[in-house]
Amino acid sequence: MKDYEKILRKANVSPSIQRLKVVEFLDKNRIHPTADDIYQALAPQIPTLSKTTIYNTMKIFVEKGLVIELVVFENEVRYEYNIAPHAHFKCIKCGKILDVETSFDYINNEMLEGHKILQHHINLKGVCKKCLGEAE
Amino acid sequence: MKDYEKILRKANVSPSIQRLKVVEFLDKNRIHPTADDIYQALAPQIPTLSKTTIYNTMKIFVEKGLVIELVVFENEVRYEYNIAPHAHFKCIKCGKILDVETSFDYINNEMLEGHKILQHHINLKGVCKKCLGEAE
DNA sequence: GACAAAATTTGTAATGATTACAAATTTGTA
DNA sequence: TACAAATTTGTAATCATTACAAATTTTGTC
Repeated sequence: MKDYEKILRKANVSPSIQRLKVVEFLDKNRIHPTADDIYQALAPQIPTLSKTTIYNTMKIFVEKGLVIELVVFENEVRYEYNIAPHAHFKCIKCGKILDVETSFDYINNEMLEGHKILQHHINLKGVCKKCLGEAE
Repeated sequence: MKDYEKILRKANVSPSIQRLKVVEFLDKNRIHPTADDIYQALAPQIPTLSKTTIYNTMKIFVEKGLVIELVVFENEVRYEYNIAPHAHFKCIKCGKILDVETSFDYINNEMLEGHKILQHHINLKGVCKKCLGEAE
């Protein structure tokens, strides 16, 4: 059995009961859960559990690099007129989203065999040329 | 000057004043706007404009293929324990998200030169093998 | 051009994820 | 044990989006 306390301590996260249960759940259930999924799963084990605790915990886990946030498709929708396939680069400084041409070679992947791909999105995040220049 | 009415009719969208203004705005302002951005931009020109109309309009535009929805990063957050870089495939039937190995060759792109990439996300959307089988 | 039916727009209220915040509890340590 | 700091909890607030019914506009027909 894994020592989740050691894992948390190594990541510089104090191991509360709630946090231990969350990291154990994440490790044993690779289901890309939402915060609510985690809450629903753990509430029976921790009767006093608050959903805010899940949000707090996940925020810390992300900060400490224990988990990464997944991008999903249905939210904070933006629109664009450009129909041609391309990737998007979002600058975390100025917030601008730049269009980027891409090759889509990655699609030839044996893990995708049998699945029917209707859409693909490539999202890059970082600091754009302009903001890098201004930061100096 | 472009004939936006013709563009809408060709897409099988009745050209109301609001829809004409929206498509013109999208064509002339390639800024990846949110619904609210569009609303804020057009409200001065159309004093009675309602935000619901923007949402209605964008829904139709997406359905008719005039625009595509952009994926952005900060919403409907999900978490996963797997830190290794990989793509995600979401099945629109069963809702499951599958991890997919990818090559990241697309990153070698001259348009990205000078930008600092901190994160990248690849999202595929479609129908998974299992759901394809059950649909038969 | 007038008119009725159909489509569209509007405004308000509801929903659902997430965050803010202050009070209560727990933990770490002297 | 005792106290300060960290964590958890619960409630209220926020924000994007949707639901829905009433008002308005558009369309097709005469």
